[in-house]
Amino acid sequence: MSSSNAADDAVLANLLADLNPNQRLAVTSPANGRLQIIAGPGTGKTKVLTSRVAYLMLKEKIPAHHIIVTTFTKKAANELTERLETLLKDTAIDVSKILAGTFHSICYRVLMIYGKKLGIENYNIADDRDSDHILKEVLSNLGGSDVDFLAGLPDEDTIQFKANQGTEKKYYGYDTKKIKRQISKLKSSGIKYDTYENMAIHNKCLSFFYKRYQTKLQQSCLLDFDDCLLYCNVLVSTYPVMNFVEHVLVDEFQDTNEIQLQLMYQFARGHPTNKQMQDNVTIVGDPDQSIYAFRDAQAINFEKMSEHYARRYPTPCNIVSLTDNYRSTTDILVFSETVMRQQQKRILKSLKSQIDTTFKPVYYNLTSPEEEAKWICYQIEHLMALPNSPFRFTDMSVLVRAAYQTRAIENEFVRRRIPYFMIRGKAFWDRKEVVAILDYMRIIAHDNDRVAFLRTINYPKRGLGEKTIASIEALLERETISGRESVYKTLQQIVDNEFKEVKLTSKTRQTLTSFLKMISEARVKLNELNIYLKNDSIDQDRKASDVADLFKFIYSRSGLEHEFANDPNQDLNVKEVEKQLCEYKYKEEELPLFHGGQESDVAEDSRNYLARFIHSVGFYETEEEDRSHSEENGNKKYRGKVALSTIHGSKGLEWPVVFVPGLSEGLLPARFAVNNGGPEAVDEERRCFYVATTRAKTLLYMSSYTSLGSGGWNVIENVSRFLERIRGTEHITDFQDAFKSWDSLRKLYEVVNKEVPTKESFPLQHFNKLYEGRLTPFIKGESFSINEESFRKSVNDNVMSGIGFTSAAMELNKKRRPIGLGANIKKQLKPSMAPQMKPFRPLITTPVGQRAPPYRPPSLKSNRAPVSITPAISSSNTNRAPAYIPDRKSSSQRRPNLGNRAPSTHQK
DNA sequence: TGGAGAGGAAGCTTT
DNA sequence: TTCCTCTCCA
Repeated sequence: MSSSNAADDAVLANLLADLNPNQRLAVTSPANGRLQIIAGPGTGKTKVLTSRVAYLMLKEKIPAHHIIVTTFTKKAANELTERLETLLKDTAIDVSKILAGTFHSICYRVLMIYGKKLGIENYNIADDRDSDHILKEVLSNLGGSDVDFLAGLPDEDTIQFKANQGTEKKYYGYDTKKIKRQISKLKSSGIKYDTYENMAIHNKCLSFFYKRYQTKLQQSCLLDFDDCLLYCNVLVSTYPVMNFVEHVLVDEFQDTNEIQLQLMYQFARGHPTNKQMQDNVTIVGDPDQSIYAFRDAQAINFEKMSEHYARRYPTPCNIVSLTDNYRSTTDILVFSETVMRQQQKRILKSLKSQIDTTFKPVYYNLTSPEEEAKWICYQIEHLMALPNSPFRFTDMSVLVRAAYQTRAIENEFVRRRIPYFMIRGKAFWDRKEVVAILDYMRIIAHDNDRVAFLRTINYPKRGLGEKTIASIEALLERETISGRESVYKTLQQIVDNEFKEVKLTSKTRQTLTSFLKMISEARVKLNELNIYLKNDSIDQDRKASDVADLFKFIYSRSGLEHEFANDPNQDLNVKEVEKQLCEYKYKEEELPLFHGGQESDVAEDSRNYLARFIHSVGFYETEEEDRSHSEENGNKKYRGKVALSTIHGSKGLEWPVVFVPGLSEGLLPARFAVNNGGPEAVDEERRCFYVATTRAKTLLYMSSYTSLGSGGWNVIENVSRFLERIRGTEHITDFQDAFKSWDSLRKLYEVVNKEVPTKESFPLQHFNKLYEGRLTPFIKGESFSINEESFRKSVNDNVMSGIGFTSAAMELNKKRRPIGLGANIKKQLKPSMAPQMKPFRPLITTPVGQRAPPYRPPSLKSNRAPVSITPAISSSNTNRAPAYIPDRKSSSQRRPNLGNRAPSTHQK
């Protein structure tokens, strides 16, 4: 046996020893076969998946580059490879060769290399804004006969695509979102427009728009997100370009849609002759956590997969269920399962908690989102007030159904200075300033990015009028169809007066000339960067400086620097893009040559530095603030931040303490699901709830509110149906049981591995009395404080002396600035708020008899919601962490105000 | 061309 | 309530 084999065996043995019997069964299932791993929450899914991949390489000797692993997000793919790298560091396996990524990124890679077989060459990705733009163009440019055609269609064909009201004038009353949704649905089912057109039953209106939209995308050399999957599927089912693949693993299988299922089959088809290397698939998922039906995910794929392979093989899919839960306590699991059992037609699950101690979930009903937010703060502050800090802020999260629900909570967190951050990585790449600089990078990287050209041509404002822009737009569309002429060149011709349709004033001509000059000069710089794509040995510092030079040129000459100069946050965010660009390392995105393939089949990657960078962020490489290291850096004072997230965003994560507010009819289940969705939509809402509650490890807090809303708005009448049969049962409690006795408190400390305080040092009974007694007055607006000082007032001084009493307030006061409120929080607050915020007082309470300082939710231009997503946490104390402050648009889209009003600024 | 003001709609999850 | 869109006017 060679030494490398011995090392492999040792690694494998270690790895298997670390698994429970069911996990081991799954991991060691034969490579040649079909395996479904049903992994409930907290059952070690990621561990099993990584171990499985390692097993396939170590034991079954499948080369890394013959394995595909699809994950739900890019982040998950990165985590997987990182874990594997650690796991396999002592072996000769090159983990980076594994084809790991989202379906979208893998498909785009395949199309880039083999797309020319379908005539797809040098295509770019159309992000949502691009595809919106294209569809709007389609609707704006309808000819007379088109309008007549549409007008002649029966109502039943058009009604579902019409805007509700009001927008009659625009787009002939059509709602582009509704059209896009349905087109996306067709694409997700693998239906191309020409197929749809010829289907016996089809909607003529949809068919019309689908064809127009697709034609336009093609003419613009663009693929939307769905196209990446759709055309890749066409490609791989027509040409055997992926026949080198020996095993396909799919994570989060419950969230795959039809086209992804088809892609899985195609990828797994495998070797042309060797049967051992065909149809080898491992999927991991949990039907109970399927919460992406709106993206056409279908949990039925589990059954479809079984049936598909049953037709081809005598032996059925091997199914292994993981039932040992290492995350949550029994009460949390029992509660979650009880909720899920309300769903008809579901395979019962019995997860077994591996944790001995358990505390009942806490539930409370309130009368407004603001009260609910206060209730959450109240609970957090009591947890933080326990001696010896069993919990840190970073151990807690608040999970909401809809992003806008975070508003009331954020407001209260700001007021009570509870540090928090939002989990929503995508937001950064959505910010106005980030999008703007990326658009400039796009027009420099590509000659032909019409949509980006149109967005940059008058942003920042250069004094071009609406009519001028419209005439340029029309001309560009005509001249650049199917890449006949480049956008850049056409613009040049417009400036040179070669088209009668566009008349420019001398001032406009001058403006456009310098716009084009900026592009051509930037391109000269860009070309010089291309040497850095191939040659690794080049001086990294020089590379960074050259890249930064190009970036600065673009930022300054585009006028964006001037545009964002007044807002330090915007400027900081742009600088973050610069940092990312400078640090960007090009990773070869090659695929192994397929059996029977020639080198000439493979397209060479001719993209320039900027283009590659832009594609790398195209599928949203999300950088999320790292919560795990908050106690490191030798600084125990910093206790991180409470995580605020949508339930969807929390998937795969866990916290010792989880809050799930908004358990009301209309919120969870969401109103749209109840009104238009039918029982299946409600089931999906219930699964959302399930995902949320099963994020909790030790303590679970849930709340609801019923409220008459304001002005008839957003009336919430009832507590969520999901709680109907659970309220008032022994499954839940209204106050935290862990505080009730010394015995339970001791268990709480033990479960989080902290030293139990002595009875003498902590007046538990008193604490408990205050905890129960002060809640109502606090929620109704009375002052409240929980700290050493207030305790002293009410109990014997001796008791309190010398103990490690802590509190949220004290914790915060150790730092002289608000943590996590966004670096520029003070700027965001109205002037009237500033004096309240500046001096850090020992109490995080409002003075008795006075209402909390008026915090008005930010309305952008000047003020922002303190969403702090800070990838660059300041490690030095000299600089503030650059805060990504989202722009108005993304924030407002995500957080419309629906009854979650800011606390009133007026006294009643 | 672009800012101010009026009027009306509104809600969700994301590659 | 908030925000977007449209219209009007400087």
